[in-house]
Amino acid sequence: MHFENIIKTIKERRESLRVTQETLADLSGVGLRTLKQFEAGKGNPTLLTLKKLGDALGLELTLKIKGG
Amino acid sequence: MHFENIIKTIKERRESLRVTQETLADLSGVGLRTLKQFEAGKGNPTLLTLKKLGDALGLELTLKIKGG
DNA sequence: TAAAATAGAGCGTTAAAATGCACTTTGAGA
DNA sequence: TCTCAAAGTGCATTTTAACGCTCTATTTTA
Repeated sequence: MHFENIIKTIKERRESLRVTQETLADLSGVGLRTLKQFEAGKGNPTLLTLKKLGDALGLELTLKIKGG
Repeated sequence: MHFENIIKTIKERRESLRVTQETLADLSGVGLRTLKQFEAGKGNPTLLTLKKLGDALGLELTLKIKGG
């Protein structure tokens, strides 16, 4: 769906922390099915879902001027 | 819903470009209703919606390690 | 301050996100 | 190669995002 970079960041961060999808699902409060789908590149998560995952992984979502 | 910063960035960027919600809706392909709700702090947009708005406004969404 | 433009809200519909459960596939190690 | 853990998929349900239309509220400007 064109979120390759974001998906990649989440997945790589999770793996570098040696956390399974199941554990991350528990920690973040996101359903396991939802996380699986997301990492598999399916679907279009909501901002809330992304935020929950980011919070659990110590990642922050920012929006800034391109190039700036 | 806790996305204050993101909402604020979108809204301020739109205003600094002197673009109305209606114009941004047209340019981005996001429905006017959806944009209005989002800027009003209601709801929980999908990543795709956020990406469309960001693209139209020259903003990029990034996810990175907190503090890093 | 009256008119016009812009922003926000209510209501209803459609499409899809989020979820659980059960099953299959894949990968790493004994 | 067998086993077990982790990842990925199918199916069904519930919730809700996205949306248009209409109306109201607010802001801007002539």
